[in-house]
Amino acid sequence: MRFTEDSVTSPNTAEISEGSMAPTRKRMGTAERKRQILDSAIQFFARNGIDGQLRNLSKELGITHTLLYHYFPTKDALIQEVYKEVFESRWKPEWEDLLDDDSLTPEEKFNAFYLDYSNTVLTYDFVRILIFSGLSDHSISDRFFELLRTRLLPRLIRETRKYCGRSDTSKPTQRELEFLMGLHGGVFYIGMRRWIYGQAIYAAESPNTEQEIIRDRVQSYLHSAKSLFT
Amino acid sequence: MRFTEDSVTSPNTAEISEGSMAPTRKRMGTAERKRQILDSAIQFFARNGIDGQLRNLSKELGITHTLLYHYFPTKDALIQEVYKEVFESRWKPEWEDLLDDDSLTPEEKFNAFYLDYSNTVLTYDFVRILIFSGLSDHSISDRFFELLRTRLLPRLIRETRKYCGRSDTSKPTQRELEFLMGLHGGVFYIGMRRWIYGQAIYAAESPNTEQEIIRDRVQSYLHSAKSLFT
DNA sequence: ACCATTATTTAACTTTTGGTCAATAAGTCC
DNA sequence: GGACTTATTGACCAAAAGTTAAATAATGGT
Repeated sequence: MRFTEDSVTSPNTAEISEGSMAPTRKRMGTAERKRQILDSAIQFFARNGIDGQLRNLSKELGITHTLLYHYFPTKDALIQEVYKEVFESRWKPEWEDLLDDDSLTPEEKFNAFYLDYSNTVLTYDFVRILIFSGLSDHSISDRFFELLRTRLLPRLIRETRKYCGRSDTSKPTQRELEFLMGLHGGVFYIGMRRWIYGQAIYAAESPNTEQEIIRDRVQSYLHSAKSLFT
Repeated sequence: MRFTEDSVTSPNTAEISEGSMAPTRKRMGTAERKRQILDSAIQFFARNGIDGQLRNLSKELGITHTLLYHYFPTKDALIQEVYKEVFESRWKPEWEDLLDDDSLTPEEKFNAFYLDYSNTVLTYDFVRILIFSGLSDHSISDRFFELLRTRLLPRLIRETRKYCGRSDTSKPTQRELEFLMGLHGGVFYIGMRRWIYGQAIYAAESPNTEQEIIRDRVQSYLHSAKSLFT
Protein backbone atom coordinates (compact mmCIF):
# COMPACT_ATOMS: atom_id res chain seq x y z
CA MET A 1 0.00 0.00 0.00
CA ARG A 2 2.10 2.80 -1.23
CA PHE A 3 -0.44 5.53 -1.54
CA THR A 4 -1.52 6.66 1.85
CA GLU A 5 -3.74 9.57 2.60
CA ASP A 6 -1.01 11.90 3.69
CA SER A 7 1.16 11.59 0.63
CA VAL A 8 -0.31 14.63 -0.98
CA THR A 9 2.17 15.40 -3.65
CA SER A 10 3.54 12.21 -5.04
CA PRO A 11 5.51 13.23 -8.08
CA ASN A 12 6.27 9.63 -8.66
CA THR A 13 2.68 8.65 -9.14
CA ALA A 14 1.50 11.59 -11.15
CA GLU A 15 -0.40 9.67 -13.76
CA ILE A 16 -2.69 7.90 -11.38
CA SER A 17 -5.88 9.50 -12.48
CA GLU A 18 -9.09 7.91 -13.67
CA GLY A 19 -8.43 5.09 -16.03
CA SER A 20 -4.72 4.47 -15.93
CA MET A 21 -4.32 1.73 -13.37
CA ALA A 22 -0.64 1.04 -13.72
CA PRO A 23 1.47 3.18 -11.39
CA THR A 24 4.17 3.32 -14.04
CA ARG A 25 7.08 4.37 -11.98
CA LYS A 26 8.85 7.50 -13.05
CA ARG A 27 12.55 7.79 -13.38
CA MET A 28 14.10 11.05 -12.36
CA GLY A 29 17.54 12.37 -13.03
CA THR A 30 20.00 11.99 -10.22
CA ALA A 31 20.39 15.68 -9.61
CA GLU A 32 16.70 16.53 -9.63
CA ARG A 33 15.74 13.64 -7.40
CA LYS A 34 18.43 14.50 -4.91
CA ARG A 35 17.30 18.10 -4.91
CA GLN A 36 13.71 17.02 -4.44
CA ILE A 37 14.57 14.72 -1.57
CA LEU A 38 16.61 17.40 0.13
CA ASP A 39 13.84 19.96 -0.16
CA SER A 40 11.31 17.58 1.30
CA ALA A 41 13.73 16.49 3.98
CA ILE A 42 14.15 20.06 5.18
CA GLN A 43 10.44 20.43 5.63
CA PHE A 44 10.12 16.99 7.09
CA PHE A 45 12.86 17.22 9.68
CA ALA A 46 11.84 20.75 10.62
CA ARG A 47 8.41 19.39 11.34
CA ASN A 48 9.25 16.07 12.99
CA GLY A 49 12.71 16.63 14.34
CA ILE A 50 15.74 14.61 13.46
CA ASP A 51 14.03 11.56 14.89
CA GLY A 52 11.54 11.60 12.06
CA GLN A 53 11.52 8.27 10.31
CA LEU A 54 12.84 7.83 6.83
CA ARG A 55 9.90 5.66 5.95
CA ASN A 56 7.57 8.58 6.58
CA LEU A 57 9.72 11.00 4.65
CA SER A 58 9.80 8.66 1.69
CA LYS A 59 6.06 8.26 1.90
CA GLU A 60 5.63 12.00 1.49
CA LEU A 61 7.89 11.82 -1.51
CA GLY A 62 5.99 8.95 -3.02
CA ILE A 63 8.99 6.68 -3.09
CA THR A 64 10.22 3.78 -1.05
CA HIS A 65 12.47 4.54 1.85
CA THR A 66 15.25 2.46 0.43
CA LEU A 67 15.59 4.80 -2.50
CA LEU A 68 16.87 7.40 -0.11
CA TYR A 69 19.93 5.27 0.37
CA HIS A 70 20.65 5.53 -3.30
CA TYR A 71 21.25 9.23 -2.83
CA PHE A 72 22.43 9.49 0.74
CA PRO A 73 24.66 6.85 2.32
CA THR A 74 23.04 7.15 5.73
CA LYS A 75 20.34 8.99 7.60
CA ASP A 76 22.87 11.08 9.40
CA ALA A 77 24.43 12.12 6.11
CA LEU A 78 21.04 13.30 4.94
CA ILE A 79 20.54 15.29 8.10
CA GLN A 80 23.93 16.88 7.83
CA GLU A 81 23.07 17.99 4.31
CA VAL A 82 19.77 19.35 5.54
CA TYR A 83 21.59 21.31 8.19
CA LYS A 84 24.08 22.64 5.70
CA GLU A 85 21.42 23.53 3.20
CA VAL A 86 19.19 25.43 5.60
CA PHE A 87 22.10 27.12 7.18
CA GLU A 88 24.05 28.20 4.13
CA SER A 89 21.07 29.17 2.05
CA ARG A 90 19.77 31.56 4.65
CA TRP A 91 22.75 33.56 5.73
CA LYS A 92 23.09 36.73 3.70
CA PRO A 93 26.49 38.31 3.31
CA GLU A 94 24.69 41.48 2.28
CA TRP A 95 23.85 42.04 5.92
CA GLU A 96 27.44 42.92 6.55
CA ASP A 97 27.53 45.26 3.57
CA LEU A 98 24.37 46.93 4.73
CA LEU A 99 25.79 47.60 8.15
CA ASP A 100 28.93 49.02 6.57
CA ASP A 101 27.07 51.30 4.21
CA ASP A 102 28.23 54.82 4.87
CA SER A 103 25.19 56.46 3.37
CA LEU A 104 22.88 55.20 6.08
CA THR A 105 22.36 56.37 9.61
CA PRO A 106 22.75 53.87 12.43
CA GLU A 107 19.04 53.96 12.96
CA GLU A 108 18.33 53.18 9.32
CA LYS A 109 20.83 50.35 9.39
CA PHE A 110 19.33 48.76 12.46
CA ASN A 111 15.85 48.95 11.06
CA ALA A 112 16.79 47.68 7.64
CA PHE A 113 18.89 44.90 9.06
CA TYR A 114 16.46 43.54 11.60
CA LEU A 115 13.57 43.82 9.19
CA ASP A 116 15.37 41.70 6.65
CA TYR A 117 16.98 39.43 9.21
CA SER A 118 13.67 38.61 10.80
CA ASN A 119 12.16 37.95 7.40
CA THR A 120 14.73 35.39 6.44
CA VAL A 121 15.62 33.82 9.75
CA LEU A 122 12.26 33.69 11.47
CA THR A 123 10.88 31.02 9.17
CA TYR A 124 9.45 27.68 10.18
CA ASP A 125 12.32 25.68 8.78
CA PHE A 126 15.09 27.83 10.09
CA VAL A 127 13.87 28.37 13.61
CA ARG A 128 13.00 24.76 14.23
CA ILE A 129 16.04 23.22 12.62
CA LEU A 130 18.31 25.63 14.40
CA ILE A 131 16.79 24.62 17.69
CA PHE A 132 16.77 20.94 16.87
CA SER A 133 20.44 21.25 16.16
CA GLY A 134 21.10 23.13 19.37
CA LEU A 135 19.20 20.57 21.34
CA SER A 136 21.20 17.61 20.06
CA ASP A 137 24.65 18.19 18.69
CA HIS A 138 25.53 21.83 18.33
CA SER A 139 26.88 21.30 14.85
CA ILE A 140 24.75 23.89 13.13
CA SER A 141 23.94 26.30 15.91
CA ASP A 142 27.62 26.72 16.76
CA ARG A 143 28.47 27.74 13.24
CA PHE A 144 25.54 30.12 13.15
CA PHE A 145 26.51 31.84 16.36
CA GLU A 146 30.07 32.06 15.20
CA LEU A 147 28.97 34.05 12.19
CA LEU A 148 26.72 36.13 14.37
CA ARG A 149 29.48 36.92 16.81
CA THR A 150 32.21 37.70 14.34
CA ARG A 151 30.29 39.28 11.48
CA LEU A 152 27.24 40.96 12.92
CA LEU A 153 27.59 41.82 16.58
CA PRO A 154 30.73 43.96 16.24
CA ARG A 155 29.10 45.94 13.48
CA LEU A 156 25.91 46.38 15.42
CA ILE A 157 27.82 47.57 18.46
CA ARG A 158 29.78 49.98 16.32
CA GLU A 159 26.58 51.43 14.96
CA THR A 160 25.12 51.62 18.42
CA ARG A 161 28.06 53.64 19.58
CA LYS A 162 27.82 55.84 16.54
CA TYR A 163 24.20 56.46 17.38
CA CYS A 164 25.19 57.39 20.90
CA GLY A 165 27.68 59.85 19.55
CA ARG A 166 30.67 57.82 20.65
CA SER A 167 33.49 57.16 18.27
CA ASP A 168 35.70 54.80 20.22
CA THR A 169 36.62 51.59 18.45
CA SER A 170 37.59 49.56 21.47
CA LYS A 171 36.41 46.01 21.91
CA PRO A 172 32.72 45.85 22.75
CA THR A 173 32.14 45.51 26.44
CA GLN A 174 30.15 42.60 27.73
CA ARG A 175 27.52 44.94 28.96
CA GLU A 176 27.11 46.40 25.52
CA LEU A 177 26.94 42.97 23.94
CA GLU A 178 24.51 41.74 26.49
CA PHE A 179 22.25 44.68 25.99
CA LEU A 180 22.32 44.10 22.28
CA MET A 181 21.45 40.46 22.84
CA GLY A 182 18.37 41.67 24.60
CA LEU A 183 17.16 43.16 21.35
CA HIS A 184 18.38 40.24 19.32
CA GLY A 185 16.77 37.68 21.57
CA GLY A 186 13.56 39.60 21.66
CA VAL A 187 13.41 39.42 17.90
CA PHE A 188 14.21 35.72 17.75
CA TYR A 189 11.59 35.10 20.37
CA ILE A 190 9.00 36.10 17.81
CA GLY A 191 9.99 33.04 15.84
CA MET A 192 10.04 30.90 18.96
CA ARG A 193 6.49 31.80 19.86
CA ARG A 194 5.28 31.35 16.36
CA TRP A 195 7.04 28.16 15.32
CA ILE A 196 7.86 26.38 18.53
CA TYR A 197 5.12 27.21 20.95
CA GLY A 198 2.47 27.70 18.32
CA GLN A 199 1.41 30.91 20.00
CA ALA A 200 -0.21 33.57 17.95
CA ILE A 201 1.85 36.66 17.59
CA TYR A 202 0.01 39.59 18.99
CA ALA A 203 -0.70 41.93 16.14
CA ALA A 204 -0.62 39.57 13.24
CA GLU A 205 -3.55 41.19 11.48
CA SER A 206 -2.23 43.91 9.31
CA PRO A 207 0.72 42.94 7.16
CA ASN A 208 2.95 45.76 8.24
CA THR A 209 2.38 45.36 11.92
CA GLU A 210 5.29 43.00 12.39
CA GLN A 211 7.44 45.68 10.91
CA GLU A 212 6.09 48.09 13.46
CA ILE A 213 6.98 45.65 16.18
CA ILE A 214 10.56 45.43 15.01
CA ARG A 215 10.76 49.17 14.63
CA ASP A 216 9.46 49.73 18.14
CA ARG A 217 12.10 47.47 19.55
CA VAL A 218 14.95 48.87 17.54
CA GLN A 219 13.84 52.34 18.52
CA SER A 220 13.70 51.29 22.12
CA TYR A 221 17.12 49.70 21.97
CA LEU A 222 18.85 52.67 20.48
CA HIS A 223 16.99 55.11 22.62
CA SER A 224 17.95 53.29 25.80
CA ALA A 225 21.48 52.65 24.68
CA LYS A 226 21.96 56.38 24.52
CA SER A 227 21.05 56.81 28.14
CA LEU A 228 22.82 53.67 29.29
CA PHE A 229 26.12 54.09 27.48
CA THR A 230 26.83 57.77 27.42
CA MET B 1 27.45 -5.16 31.88
CA ARG B 2 25.47 -2.92 34.11
CA PHE B 3 28.12 -0.48 35.21
CA THR B 4 29.07 1.70 32.32
CA GLU B 5 31.32 4.68 32.56
CA ASP B 6 28.53 7.20 32.51
CA SER B 7 26.60 5.79 35.40
CA VAL B 8 28.25 8.04 37.89
CA THR B 9 25.93 7.85 40.82
CA SER B 10 24.52 4.42 41.16
CA PRO B 11 22.82 4.43 44.52
CA ASN B 12 21.90 0.86 44.02
CA THR B 13 25.45 -0.35 43.87
CA ALA B 14 26.94 1.72 46.62
CA GLU B 15 28.83 -1.04 48.34
CA ILE B 16 30.85 -2.06 45.37
CA SER B 17 34.19 -0.96 46.69
CA GLU B 18 37.39 -2.96 47.13
CA GLY B 19 36.67 -6.39 48.39
CA SER B 20 32.94 -6.83 48.37
CA MET B 21 32.21 -8.57 45.14
CA ALA B 22 28.53 -9.16 45.49
CA PRO B 23 26.43 -6.27 44.14
CA THR B 24 23.87 -7.00 46.84
CA ARG B 25 20.86 -5.29 45.47
CA LYS B 26 19.31 -2.63 47.62
CA ARG B 27 15.66 -2.39 48.31
CA MET B 28 14.19 1.07 48.50
CA GLY B 29 10.84 2.22 49.75
CA THR B 30 8.24 2.83 47.12
CA ALA B 31 8.00 6.54 47.71
CA GLU B 32 11.73 7.21 47.79
CA ARG B 33 12.42 5.15 44.72
CA LYS B 34 9.68 6.86 42.79
CA ARG B 35 10.98 10.23 43.86
CA GLN B 36 14.49 9.23 42.86
CA ILE B 37 13.38 8.00 39.47
CA LEU B 38 11.40 11.15 38.83
CA ASP B 39 14.31 13.38 39.76
CA SER B 40 16.66 11.51 37.49
CA ALA B 41 14.09 11.40 34.74
CA ILE B 42 13.80 15.17 34.75
CA GLN B 43 17.50 15.55 34.27
CA PHE B 44 17.61 12.74 31.79
CA PHE B 45 14.81 13.89 29.54
CA ALA B 46 15.96 17.49 29.74
CA ARG B 47 19.31 16.31 28.45
CA ASN B 48 18.24 13.74 25.87
CA GLY B 49 14.78 14.82 24.95
CA ILE B 50 11.69 12.74 25.26
CA ASP B 51 13.19 10.23 22.85
CA GLY B 52 15.77 9.26 25.43
CA GLN B 53 15.67 5.53 26.03
CA LEU B 54 14.41 4.11 29.24
CA ARG B 55 17.29 1.65 29.29
CA ASN B 56 19.74 4.54 29.45
CA LEU B 57 17.80 6.29 32.15
CA SER B 58 17.72 3.14 34.23
CA LYS B 59 21.43 2.69 33.69
CA GLU B 60 22.07 6.07 35.23
CA LEU B 61 19.94 5.03 38.16
CA GLY B 62 21.77 1.76 38.54
CA ILE B 63 18.63 -0.28 38.05
CA THR B 64 17.12 -2.32 35.28
CA HIS B 65 14.72 -0.66 32.92
CA THR B 66 11.97 -3.06 33.88
CA LEU B 67 11.91 -1.63 37.35
CA LEU B 68 10.70 1.63 35.90
CA TYR B 69 7.54 -0.17 34.92
CA HIS B 70 6.99 -1.07 38.51
CA TYR B 71 6.52 2.60 39.29
CA PHE B 72 5.21 4.03 36.04
CA PRO B 73 2.81 2.12 33.81
CA THR B 74 4.29 3.45 30.60
CA LYS B 75 7.00 5.69 29.29
CA ASP B 76 4.49 8.32 28.36
CA ALA B 77 3.12 8.31 31.89
CA LEU B 78 6.61 8.93 33.18
CA ILE B 79 7.10 11.82 30.79
CA GLN B 80 3.79 13.35 31.72
CA GLU B 81 4.82 13.23 35.35
CA VAL B 82 8.12 14.82 34.46
CA TYR B 83 6.30 17.56 32.63
CA LYS B 84 3.95 18.10 35.52
CA GLU B 85 6.74 18.08 38.05
CA VAL B 86 8.96 20.57 36.27
CA PHE B 87 6.06 22.73 35.35
CA GLU B 88 4.16 22.86 38.58
CA SER B 89 7.16 23.04 40.83
CA ARG B 90 8.54 26.08 39.09
CA TRP B 91 5.60 28.38 38.74
CA LYS B 92 5.37 30.72 41.69
CA PRO B 93 2.01 32.19 42.60
CA GLU B 94 3.92 34.80 44.58
CA TRP B 95 4.78 36.49 41.31
CA GLU B 96 1.22 37.63 41.04
CA ASP B 97 1.21 38.88 44.60
CA LEU B 98 4.43 40.72 44.03
CA LEU B 99 3.04 42.51 41.01
CA ASP B 100 -0.05 43.44 43.00
CA ASP B 101 1.87 44.75 45.96
CA ASP B 102 0.82 48.34 46.50
CA SER B 103 3.92 49.30 48.41
CA LEU B 104 6.20 48.92 45.42
CA THR B 105 6.76 51.15 42.45
CA PRO B 106 6.27 49.71 38.98
CA GLU B 107 10.01 49.85 38.46
CA GLU B 108 10.67 47.92 41.65
CA LYS B 109 8.08 45.36 40.69
CA PHE B 110 9.53 44.79 37.26
CA ASN B 111 13.01 44.40 38.62
CA ALA B 112 12.03 42.12 41.44
CA PHE B 113 9.84 40.02 39.22
CA TYR B 114 12.23 39.48 36.35
CA LEU B 115 15.11 38.87 38.70
CA ASP B 116 13.23 36.10 40.43
CA TYR B 117 11.55 34.85 37.28
CA SER B 118 14.84 34.45 35.49
CA ASN B 119 16.32 32.69 38.46
CA THR B 120 13.66 30.04 38.57
CA VAL B 121 12.71 29.66 34.94
CA LEU B 122 16.07 29.99 33.23
CA THR B 123 17.36 26.66 34.47
CA TYR B 124 18.66 23.79 32.39
CA ASP B 125 15.71 21.54 33.13
CA PHE B 126 13.03 24.09 32.63
CA VAL B 127 14.25 25.72 29.47
CA ARG B 128 14.98 22.48 27.67
CA ILE B 129 11.89 20.61 28.75
CA LEU B 130 9.69 23.56 27.88
CA ILE B 131 11.18 23.61 24.42
CA PHE B 132 11.05 19.87 23.98
CA SER B 133 7.42 20.06 24.83
CA GLY B 134 6.82 22.88 22.42
CA LEU B 135 8.60 21.01 19.68
CA SER B 136 6.49 17.89 19.99
CA ASP B 137 3.08 18.09 21.54
CA HIS B 138 2.37 21.45 23.07
CA SER B 139 1.03 19.88 26.22
CA ILE B 140 3.27 21.70 28.64
CA SER B 141 4.14 24.85 26.76
CA ASP B 142 0.49 25.62 26.14
CA ARG B 143 -0.32 25.48 29.80
CA PHE B 144 2.67 27.62 30.62
CA PHE B 145 1.78 30.31 28.15
CA GLU B 146 -1.75 30.24 29.34
CA LEU B 147 -0.59 31.13 32.84
CA LEU B 148 1.71 33.72 31.43
CA ARG B 149 -1.01 35.34 29.40
CA THR B 150 -3.71 35.38 32.02
CA ARG B 151 -1.74 35.89 35.21
CA LEU B 152 1.37 37.84 34.38
CA LEU B 153 1.04 39.84 31.19
CA PRO B 154 -2.01 41.85 32.24
CA ARG B 155 -0.32 42.78 35.47
CA LEU B 156 2.88 43.73 33.73
CA ILE B 157 1.01 45.89 31.27
CA ARG B 158 -0.86 47.52 34.09
CA GLU B 159 2.39 48.37 35.83
CA THR B 160 3.85 49.61 32.60
CA ARG B 161 0.98 51.99 32.19
CA LYS B 162 1.30 53.07 35.77
CA TYR B 163 4.95 53.82 35.15
CA CYS B 164 3.99 55.87 32.13
CA GLY B 165 1.59 57.85 34.23
CA ARG B 166 -1.47 56.37 32.56
CA SER B 167 -4.31 55.08 34.61
CA ASP B 168 -6.58 53.56 32.02
CA THR B 169 -7.64 50.00 32.66
CA SER B 170 -8.66 49.08 29.15
CA LYS B 171 -7.60 45.84 27.57
CA PRO B 172 -3.91 45.83 26.69
CA THR B 173 -3.34 46.69 23.08
CA GLN B 174 -1.45 44.30 20.90
CA ARG B 175 1.27 46.82 20.46
CA GLU B 176 1.73 47.05 24.21
CA LEU B 177 1.77 43.30 24.58
CA GLU B 178 4.16 42.88 21.73
CA PHE B 179 6.51 45.43 23.16
CA LEU B 180 6.41 43.66 26.48
CA MET B 181 7.14 40.37 24.75
CA GLY B 182 10.28 41.99 23.47
CA LEU B 183 11.52 42.30 27.01
CA HIS B 184 10.21 38.93 28.00
CA GLY B 185 11.74 37.19 25.01
CA GLY B 186 15.02 38.93 25.53
CA VAL B 187 15.14 37.52 29.02
CA PHE B 188 14.20 34.02 27.97
CA TYR B 189 16.82 34.20 25.26
CA ILE B 190 19.42 34.21 28.00
CA GLY B 191 18.32 30.70 28.85
CA MET B 192 18.20 29.71 25.22
CA ARG B 193 21.77 30.74 24.64
CA ARG B 194 22.97 29.10 27.78
CA TRP B 195 21.08 25.82 27.72
CA ILE B 196 20.20 25.21 24.10
CA TYR B 197 23.00 26.68 22.09
CA GLY B 198 25.64 26.20 24.74
CA GLN B 199 26.82 29.73 24.20
CA ALA B 200 28.54 31.51 27.01
CA ILE B 201 26.60 34.40 28.36
CA TYR B 202 28.55 37.56 27.99
CA ALA B 203 29.28 38.80 31.44
CA ALA B 204 29.11 35.64 33.43
CA GLU B 205 32.09 36.50 35.60
CA SER B 206 30.85 38.42 38.54
CA PRO B 207 27.86 36.93 40.27
CA ASN B 208 25.74 40.04 40.16
CA THR B 209 26.35 40.81 36.53
CA GLU B 210 23.38 38.86 35.34
CA GLN B 211 21.29 40.98 37.64
CA GLU B 212 22.74 44.04 36.00
CA ILE B 213 21.76 42.64 32.63
CA ILE B 214 18.19 42.19 33.70
CA ARG B 215 18.10 45.60 35.28
CA ASP B 216 19.44 47.21 32.13
CA ARG B 217 16.73 45.62 30.08
CA VAL B 218 13.92 46.41 32.46
CA GLN B 219 15.15 49.95 32.65
CA SER B 220 15.28 50.14 28.91
CA TYR B 221 11.81 48.69 28.54
CA LEU B 222 10.16 51.09 30.95
CA HIS B 223 12.11 54.01 29.70
CA SER B 224 11.10 53.37 26.11
CA ALA B 225 7.55 52.51 26.99
CA LYS B 226 7.19 55.98 28.35
CA SER B 227 8.13 57.55 25.07
CA LEU B 228 6.25 55.01 22.97
CA PHE B 229 2.99 54.94 24.85
CA THR B 230 2.41 58.43 26.11
C1' DA C 1 15.17 -3.61 -31.67
C1' DC C 2 18.68 -4.56 -28.56
C1' DC C 3 21.83 -3.45 -24.88
C1' DA C 4 23.83 -1.03 -21.11
C1' DT C 5 22.92 1.86 -17.40
C1' DT C 6 20.90 3.01 -13.28
C1' DA C 7 16.69 4.63 -10.92
C1' DT C 8 13.52 2.19 -8.24
C1' DT C 9 11.41 -1.47 -5.78
C1' DT C 10 10.95 -5.91 -3.05
C1' DA C 11 12.49 -8.72 0.43
C1' DA C 12 15.13 -9.45 4.18
C1' DC C 13 18.38 -8.50 8.06
C1' DT C 14 19.70 -6.24 12.37
C1' DT C 15 19.44 -3.34 16.15
C1' DT C 16 16.86 -0.77 18.99
C1' DT C 17 13.35 -0.18 22.20
C1' DG C 18 8.89 -0.07 24.68
C1' DG C 19 6.64 -3.46 27.19
C1' DT C 20 5.31 -8.20 29.68
C1' DC C 21 5.90 -11.91 32.96
C1' DA C 22 7.59 -15.20 35.82
C1' DA C 23 11.38 -15.95 38.96
C1' DT C 24 14.43 -14.08 42.69
C1' DA C 25 15.67 -12.02 46.89
C1' DA C 26 15.65 -8.10 50.43
C1' DG C 27 13.38 -6.58 54.13
C1' DT C 28 9.73 -7.17 57.88
C1' DC C 29 6.82 -9.31 61.12
C1' DC C 30 5.90 -13.15 64.02
C1' DG D 1 14.38 -18.86 61.67
C1' DG D 2 10.25 -19.09 58.74
C1' DA D 3 6.69 -16.84 56.21
C1' DC D 4 4.97 -12.99 53.78
C1' DT D 5 5.33 -8.92 51.04
C1' DT D 6 7.12 -6.66 47.23
C1' DA D 7 11.22 -4.46 45.22
C1' DT D 8 14.12 -6.10 41.70
C1' DT D 9 15.85 -8.77 38.03
C1' DG D 10 16.48 -11.81 33.74
C1' DA D 11 14.52 -13.69 29.77
C1' DC D 12 11.62 -12.74 26.26
C1' DC D 13 8.33 -10.52 22.80
C1' DA D 14 6.86 -7.52 19.07
C1' DA D 15 6.98 -3.57 16.60
C1' DA D 16 9.79 0.12 14.86
C1' DA D 17 13.44 1.75 12.22
C1' DG D 18 18.08 1.97 9.94
C1' DT D 19 20.50 -0.55 6.49
C1' DT D 20 21.75 -3.98 2.78
C1' DA D 21 21.37 -6.84 -1.37
C1' DA D 22 19.24 -8.60 -5.13
C1' DA D 23 15.63 -8.14 -8.55
C1' DT D 24 13.01 -5.07 -11.73
C1' DA D 25 12.15 -1.70 -15.15
C1' DA D 26 12.72 3.05 -17.23
C1' DT D 27 15.63 5.52 -20.21
C1' DG D 28 19.17 6.61 -23.64
C1' DG D 29 22.41 5.19 -27.07
C1' DT D 30 23.59 2.40 -31.04
